[in-house]
Amino acid sequence: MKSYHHGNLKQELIDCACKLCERDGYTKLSIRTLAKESGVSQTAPYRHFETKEALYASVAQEGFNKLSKAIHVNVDKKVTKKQIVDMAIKYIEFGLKNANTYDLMFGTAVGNFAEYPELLESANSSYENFRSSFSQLANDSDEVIAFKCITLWSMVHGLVGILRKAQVVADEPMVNPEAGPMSSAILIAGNLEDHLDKVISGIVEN
Amino acid sequence: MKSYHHGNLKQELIDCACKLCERDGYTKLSIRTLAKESGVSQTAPYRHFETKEALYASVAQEGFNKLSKAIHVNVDKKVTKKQIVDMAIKYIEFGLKNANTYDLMFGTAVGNFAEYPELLESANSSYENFRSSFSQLANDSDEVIAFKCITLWSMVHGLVGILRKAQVVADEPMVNPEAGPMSSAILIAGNLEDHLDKVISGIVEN
DNA sequence: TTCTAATGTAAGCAGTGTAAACATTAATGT
DNA sequence: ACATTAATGTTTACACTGCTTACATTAGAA
Repeated sequence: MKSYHHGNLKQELIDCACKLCERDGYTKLSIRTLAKESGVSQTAPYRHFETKEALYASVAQEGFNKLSKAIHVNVDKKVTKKQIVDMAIKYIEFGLKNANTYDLMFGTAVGNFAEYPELLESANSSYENFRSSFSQLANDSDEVIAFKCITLWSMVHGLVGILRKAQVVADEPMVNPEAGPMSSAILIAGNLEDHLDKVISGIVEN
Repeated sequence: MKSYHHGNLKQELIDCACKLCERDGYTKLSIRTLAKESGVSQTAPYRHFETKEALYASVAQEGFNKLSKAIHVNVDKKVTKKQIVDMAIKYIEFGLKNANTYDLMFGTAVGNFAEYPELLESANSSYENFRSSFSQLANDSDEVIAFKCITLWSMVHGLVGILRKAQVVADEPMVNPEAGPMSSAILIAGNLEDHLDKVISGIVEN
């Protein structure tokens, strides 16, 4: 005997949306199927999310929270370069393994984070983790750190995008680099650690 | 007196789609309005594009062609570092000014370029332009060049994404860097040339 | 000139986001 | 304890979408 009120609908919708978005891509998600999945009428979700974009914002927010966990490093002891390299690897792995969620976090499906304060908070918090860890590597001014930090972040963020495209472009991902010039990016995928070590060295000592 | 056959529908659809995609974002584009815009029945476009994705592919292809033109450098004389910096700036400007088209080119709206050979051709050609220009800067092996090239491309590609997010996150884009840590990216937007000069130096001399 | 393939139209299906009006129930103030 | 209100759910419906099927017109090859 189920009651008229669900009791925990909002969270269940978010959880379900996270799963479906990651599995099928966010464009495939419909509010109606989401409602059906939770055993609720097709307009019930609108009591918790004004628009579909607001739902996306919640999924994106979860994404940033997971990203923060994935790239977290212990900052009690002095941070080493290897730790930063690891962090970069973890970031890239997150972007590749959670590609559809990553789209929601960094794409245009959610237009303006400022309209979703909790999302903005989570996003900024992810970056702040990144920045504060990185800042312990070198004794630079805040401004120089911001510079280096954006450089590195841009690179790993860009790599996620390029690697994904390369994998899609190549007929035999990770196997046939002759599929086209674009897919030469996958060459470095096998040497990710070396690649990042070089690049990060270049950024830090500069 | 207009004839039953349009005569040049395919190209007109592409042109119109390019405009509308860039103006409103590709998600807002509907085949029906596109058809209406061209004064043709709502199913006519399906004679030229099997699916909406195929139409997106054509828009993306145009995007890559425009990108190639935007970042083109004269390779008759020896290529200088300044030219590569310029190229990077042009790339980033293209990504920021044609943000919606850029989404189509590097996002997931077109799933697999291999299904659209002309798009694949244009995309690879863009990258090949980039690579062959860059390769004239240093005397490296093909493999090292591929490495450096992907590094740089990842960075400019990543910067486009980060700068866009930063601008959206910040309340007063380009003015108020205190809007949140994430928006510190906009700090470098004003110093783009310096920034890129440093980074490219770091990549080339390594 | 005839035939065929290319290109257009009309009608309609199944699915979408979301608005409006109404139903049920949990929470609250007296 | 009870009445009222706010939160949360349902029903119905609108305007719109991508795309399919069946049919109409016409340009170009035989």
